[in-house]
Amino acid sequence: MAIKNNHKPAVKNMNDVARLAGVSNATVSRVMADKPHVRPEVRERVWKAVQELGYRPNRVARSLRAQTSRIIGLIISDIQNPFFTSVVRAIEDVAHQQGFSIILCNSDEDPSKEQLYLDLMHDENVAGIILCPTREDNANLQKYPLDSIPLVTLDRRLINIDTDGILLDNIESTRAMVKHLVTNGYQRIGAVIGTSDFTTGRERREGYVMALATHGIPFQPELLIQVSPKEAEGYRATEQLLGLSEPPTAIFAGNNLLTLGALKAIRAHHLRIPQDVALAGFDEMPWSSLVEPGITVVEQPTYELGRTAAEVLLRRLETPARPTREVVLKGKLILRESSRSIA
Amino acid sequence: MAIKNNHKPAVKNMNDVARLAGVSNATVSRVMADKPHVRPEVRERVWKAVQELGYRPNRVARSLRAQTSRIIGLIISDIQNPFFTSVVRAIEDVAHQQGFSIILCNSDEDPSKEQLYLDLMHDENVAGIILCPTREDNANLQKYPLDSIPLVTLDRRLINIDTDGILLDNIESTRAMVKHLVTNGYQRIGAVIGTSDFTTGRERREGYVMALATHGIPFQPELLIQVSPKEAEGYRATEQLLGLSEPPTAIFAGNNLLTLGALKAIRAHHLRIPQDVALAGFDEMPWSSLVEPGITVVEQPTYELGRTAAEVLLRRLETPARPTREVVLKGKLILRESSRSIA
DNA sequence: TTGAAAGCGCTAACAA
DNA sequence: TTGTTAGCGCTTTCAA
Repeated sequence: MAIKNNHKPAVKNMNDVARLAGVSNATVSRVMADKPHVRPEVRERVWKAVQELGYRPNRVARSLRAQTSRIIGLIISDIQNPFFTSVVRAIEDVAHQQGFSIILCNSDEDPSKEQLYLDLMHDENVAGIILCPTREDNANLQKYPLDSIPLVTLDRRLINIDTDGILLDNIESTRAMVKHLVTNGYQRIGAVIGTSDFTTGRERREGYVMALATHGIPFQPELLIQVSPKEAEGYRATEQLLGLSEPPTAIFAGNNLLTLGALKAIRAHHLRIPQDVALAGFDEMPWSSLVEPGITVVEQPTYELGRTAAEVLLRRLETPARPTREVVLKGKLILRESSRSIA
Repeated sequence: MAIKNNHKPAVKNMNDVARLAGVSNATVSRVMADKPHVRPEVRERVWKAVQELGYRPNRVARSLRAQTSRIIGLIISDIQNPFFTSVVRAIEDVAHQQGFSIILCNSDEDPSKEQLYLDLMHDENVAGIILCPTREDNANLQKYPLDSIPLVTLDRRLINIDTDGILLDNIESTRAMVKHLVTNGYQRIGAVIGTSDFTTGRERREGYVMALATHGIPFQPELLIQVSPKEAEGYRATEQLLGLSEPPTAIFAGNNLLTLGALKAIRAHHLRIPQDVALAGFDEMPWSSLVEPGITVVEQPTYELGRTAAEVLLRRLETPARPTREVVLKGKLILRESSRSIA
């Protein structure tokens, strides 16, 4: 059953409130913004009028006048990647708590799409931006003076620009994971990692290389494959490793999609984990513990990453002049059957 | 190395363009909006000025003046639920293509949060709203005349309000799944389904009951448990089913989280799937095919659902008067080992 | 303590 | 075909 209402919706504005309260709109504005210099009794009269009319300030008008909104722009690679899912959730939670909303954009790792979205953020007058950059060296960003729109980077670093950033301790996490594999008796360790275009890929590579060095294992170039962080690429790269004349006895996969691809490739080759080849991945996923055997992973504190990004951004909005800072969060090893010792 | 820029950012406005092109701002507006009544040569002059200054229209001013924006409000239960993840992605894709952006909100199934977000949408002057309602009978929505903000519901229906809606064919999908179980020799079929407060729960219940009737299997109240659609509840309900003096030989779980809970509960009881108890779930998940045995599920066309919702909304924005309509998409059975015949 | 009025950047009605 | 101008609803300066 339809409810139709063809009257113009009686949305009230500040003048309506002013009229009802018998004051000027300036006074209403002062009251709503909780500014001083209003007699308590007038203040009360205004609030009563607000209640009575069900007045809600128009955020668009406010934004036009104030040259800033209560909207945070969020540009990530892809909301379908579970890594971002809880990052986004965290950001929305924190933002909402402070009266901010988020505009969500998927860049798909495409710099031109990122560019478009950055322009959009500018056009929409957002209060700030949380960005997972497609490139470290981002010319797009030079266009906008940072003083006009605060920016916080997430997961990846940006060079040549001084911004707040939230990162995972990729080097240390990867080192710890590789060390774990070595400790469990694996010496010939393959790695499928994202390309070095990104902070994450480069750092995880670095962690891998450092760990080998620490344990006196010579670095073998054919055991390290860097690809675009997608499932299909992880699959392909793993096949390549398994096809080596002397294949690795363990494989480290550098993100959730790569881990999934690696798992599928190993299964397709009917190899047993960890007897034929051990597997260690990045990112805890719902399925990490469900598959047989359970997969050992570096768990990223995804919710924390998002929460921190939002908090840092909001703090900057309060205090624009504070020094920028980089927050580095620690990953956590979750050890499961896929990497157990078979000695 | 920091780049500092303390000059006021030289953001250009329409007057700057007008001045440079030697016309009035009205003409600039006409050109930008691609309106008629501008001499081609003037049009070109204006575009050149726009290019030269790098002018970008201010969306906030436009929104204030036009009383509508290019923003779509999206209110879902929780972006962390994989069901919504691809729904949201689809909506953003379609919206972006048409020059719209999305504001993302998580209601957490909480009507008061939903209410807050609806108010926000109103305050932000959104062009339209895509909503997965927390309640069928939604008093919140009566507040806003639908003529002012077009609304499209997703996944769940809204009663007493005549809106566009995108739904899955829950009854038919569930019927087909239960029929499949019966065909494979299962007679004592338990069901863990969402509560009947939601369209989805009620319809899936209905499909379950109808399927039993069709096959002449008497309905046993103790075999049907309706709970809040969360993993923990799915776990609990499954335990309850398994603890019956005469437990079911197959279990149907009515959404992705319930399926996950059911799987974990069955495993915790060290029962074999499908020999001890078969399992059929709802929603295709990354892990459905990875676990052993693979889980039979009803796959929802989640991306399609989102895409359709966005398309229907955008079409309504173009043609506000068009009759409302309900689009019902079909689910698809994906048959795996978890429900194979053990006869 | 309060109000009048300017103006954020844009669109559109009306005038020329 | 083009320009002038009045707002959209709000904040804020300045004056009273």
